Amino acid sequence: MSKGEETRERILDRAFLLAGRDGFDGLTIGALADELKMSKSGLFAHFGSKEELQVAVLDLASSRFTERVMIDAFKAPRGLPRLKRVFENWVEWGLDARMPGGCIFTQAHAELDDVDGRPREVLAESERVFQEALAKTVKLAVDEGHFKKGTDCEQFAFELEGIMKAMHMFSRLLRDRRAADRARTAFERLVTSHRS
Amino acid sequence: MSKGEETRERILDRAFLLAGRDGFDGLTIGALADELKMSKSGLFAHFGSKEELQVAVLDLASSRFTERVMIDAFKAPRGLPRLKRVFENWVEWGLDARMPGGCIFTQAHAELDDVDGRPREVLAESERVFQEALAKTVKLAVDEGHFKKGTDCEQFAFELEGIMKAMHMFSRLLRDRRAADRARTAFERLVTSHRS
DNA sequence: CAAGGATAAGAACGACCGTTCTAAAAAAGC
DNA sequence: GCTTTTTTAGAACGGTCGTTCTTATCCTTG
Repeated sequence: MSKGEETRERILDRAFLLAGRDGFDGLTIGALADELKMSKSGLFAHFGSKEELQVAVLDLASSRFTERVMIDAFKAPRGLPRLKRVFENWVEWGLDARMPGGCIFTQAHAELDDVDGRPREVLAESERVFQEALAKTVKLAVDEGHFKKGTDCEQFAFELEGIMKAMHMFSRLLRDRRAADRARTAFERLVTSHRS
Repeated sequence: MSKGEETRERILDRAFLLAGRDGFDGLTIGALADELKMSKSGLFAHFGSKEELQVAVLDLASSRFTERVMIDAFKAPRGLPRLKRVFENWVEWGLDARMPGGCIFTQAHAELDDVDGRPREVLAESERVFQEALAKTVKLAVDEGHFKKGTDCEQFAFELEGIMKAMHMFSRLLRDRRAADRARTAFERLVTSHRS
């Protein structure tokens, strides 16, 4: 790995944290450069524009999320066990103390949903892919006979998304430590009502 | 109403829209003044600080939400009918085309949850009050015999919050027109699973 | 209608924004 | 080890930010 790529990764690693806490607009080149003890222009040269930096952070976030939540869940047998694993990984991701702003996607969703441009497109696409993967995971649970036939898998994924968003709000805004338990309870109810 | 109060309301009315679309940080005094054809300083004088302006917008948002979603629902008989009315009002609020950024609270929740200060406190407090009101509405449905005894009303409110947040994301980020139906389906399932 | 207070405008402030340009330093390839 | 390319720094740009201060205008009240 060249020196440039190495630096770029170091920048993105920090940018990932800053964006989660301060938002993608609040993520400023100057502040980021200060934290990394670099010059603004030196840092800037790695991306060419702020929008490019935002996209790079989104890509990093996607790959980390996919790795830690989805890929890991493939270790569990398909069907309900894998779905449960996805859910638990997701909860862990959302509460991960190493991410000072909580789930970076929750931040991004609210911030970028009205702003046309590449960051919005990239985010929306990754969310679509994720929703499909979620629905497919549910579908496997149907195929394995864990869930009722006729289960609306996309609807299931929609509701999962809601549970996580609620958890995030309770945990971050209200600082309610029962947030994770609430999420688990909701998940259990969701699973139970689709069991065959 | 004095001239000053009148102007203040005109400012807040516009600020409410801008904050929902561009965020509470993206809501800038200059842009707001331009839209209203006022000078920055003239507008600024009404609030004294940007933080104060943000708080005023949050207060306005709370009172509008309370009026349109909660107060209106009191026209329906207590119990399940009222809960349904709350839900439908909430959906309508979340999709209201007059608010160009969608639900202003969804924006605020993500943006302010990590920023210490009065806006955060005001927002969190109003959210707590709202959650209590929601839980109480559910409680009445239990008392009326519509829901099972032992229903966890706060848990119910938590899940409602999640449904709305998911709807917001599907509607705004993914531009999925089935978002409202997905939310209604989720609500029906939630209601059904607690029916006595 | 006049006086006095409320309301608005205008110019200026230091700070920071993203971005550009030029040069120096560091790394890579031969 | 020298040359070429990649990587970084530094200064400067026009622009916008929230905020302050002074001045003018409008509204209200007597």
